[in-house]
Amino acid sequence: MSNAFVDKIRSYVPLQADDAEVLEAACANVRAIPARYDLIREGDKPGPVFVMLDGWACRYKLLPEGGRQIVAFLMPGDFCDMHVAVLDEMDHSIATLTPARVAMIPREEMERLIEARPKLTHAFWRTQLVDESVLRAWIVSMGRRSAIERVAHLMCELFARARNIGLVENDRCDLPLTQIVIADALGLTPVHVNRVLRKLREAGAMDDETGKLVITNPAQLAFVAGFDDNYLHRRSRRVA
Amino acid sequence: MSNAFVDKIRSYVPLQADDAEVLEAACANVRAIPARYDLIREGDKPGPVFVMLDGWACRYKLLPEGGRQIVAFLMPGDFCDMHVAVLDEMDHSIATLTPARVAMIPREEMERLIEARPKLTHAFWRTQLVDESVLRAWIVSMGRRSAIERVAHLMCELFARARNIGLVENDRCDLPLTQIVIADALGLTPVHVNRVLRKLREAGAMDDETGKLVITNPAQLAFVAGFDDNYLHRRSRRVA
DNA sequence: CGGCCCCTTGAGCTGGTTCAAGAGATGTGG
DNA sequence: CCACATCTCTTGAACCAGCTCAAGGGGCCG
Repeated sequence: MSNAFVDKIRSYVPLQADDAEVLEAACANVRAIPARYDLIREGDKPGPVFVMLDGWACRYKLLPEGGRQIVAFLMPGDFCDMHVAVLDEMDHSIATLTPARVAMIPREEMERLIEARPKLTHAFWRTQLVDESVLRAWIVSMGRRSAIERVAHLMCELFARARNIGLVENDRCDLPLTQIVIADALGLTPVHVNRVLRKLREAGAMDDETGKLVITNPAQLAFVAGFDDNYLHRRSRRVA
Repeated sequence: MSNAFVDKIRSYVPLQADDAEVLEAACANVRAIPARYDLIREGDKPGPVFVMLDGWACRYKLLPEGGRQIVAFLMPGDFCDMHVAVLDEMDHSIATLTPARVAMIPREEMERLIEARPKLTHAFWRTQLVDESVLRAWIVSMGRRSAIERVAHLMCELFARARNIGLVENDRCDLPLTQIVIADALGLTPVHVNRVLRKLREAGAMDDETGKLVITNPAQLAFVAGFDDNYLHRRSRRVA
């Protein structure tokens, strides 16, 4: 069975066989996690590093008044928390959105990898920088785009990322997101997300089966969103 | 003369004398830059790495329709663009807000540092992670906070960061920001920023001399914003 | 001195929110 | 296997935070 994490790292930096093996070995300890389960909570101290192997999750912060702001979506291959390995404590929480398989890499092993494998370290750093780039793009969306543009832009981002990891077939992509989750990610109300999605559905860009969203026309979404994928930094992607 | 960058790195990781010297030496090439000058533009290919030694700058992105979204403020000690050293091209631009002194570290020298000085690399990585943390906090602001809370929260962040680098005296802090810059950072209009600042002024939290903003009551700002500084990760800060 | 920013304030408008209510789904326990 | 609770989706109607448009004033620089 292929390892989404190893595949992702490999797409960032060409790996020698032994690097790949070491990385694979580090992912030996896999846990199955149910949906809507907190992997880490804000304030937690360093523990093992988590890596998504399967399923979706999100980073989020809770506000004192009870609101939730999602600040990132995690897909197979994504790191959960280099942060906590390097910083003092988590400044946000991470929860699964779907049932998930998560590799738990002991902190010491991660440190050993970083110490001994400069190629890997470099790749980790790059993933970090790309994550940061995505955060900047979110800020642009929230600051300067209308609700429909924001939704469309998020869909474009998720579509592009899903495609990179082989989750797109025939230009169609299923997203395991509720309207509430989208609202929490974009700073909108669920009610308004509902109205916006209706528009996108009427425009033929998306479809909507129970429990999941389906992107049916990514080109049109990109048009609505004014989407430019340069920030995902996939141009120099290794081709197999 | 002290070097803001070395001081910052030192506050993240205790440096041996030789690490500090090497870092200092890397900053030998300093350029004076006028205000409102683009240090790097979106799409630029890797060049030297810039470090702010003095003055303020901001990262920003332009939208097709002409709008601008500022996605970060840079103060003395901050890296400008590890990004471009590690990724393929810049996904945003950086411009000075004030006249600035900027150290230009040749890319090869930076790579040598990273190669040869694990302590420094670790510190660089940490600064990266803190930057990311700040981006997440911005997303929370833009998604879930009212205009006045957003302004107050930004002021709190800048105040805390300014204090960390010794720019605060008597609980007062000058910020070289126009209302237009604040609007571009928070996704508001300049008109509305003006009204919000009036409120904060009337509440005694800020003052407002021509050409600069002055924070006069950080505690009250923190109260308005619901500010919690944990995301700046300064708890474990080295003392002296 | 003239031009260009930036700041300020007013008045009306609107995109998105809030509140409310109902209809499917899904899950759960008896 | 049904009854009930819970959650998400949907739609309508009223409201409001922040926007747009407009106009005037002050400081700085060439």
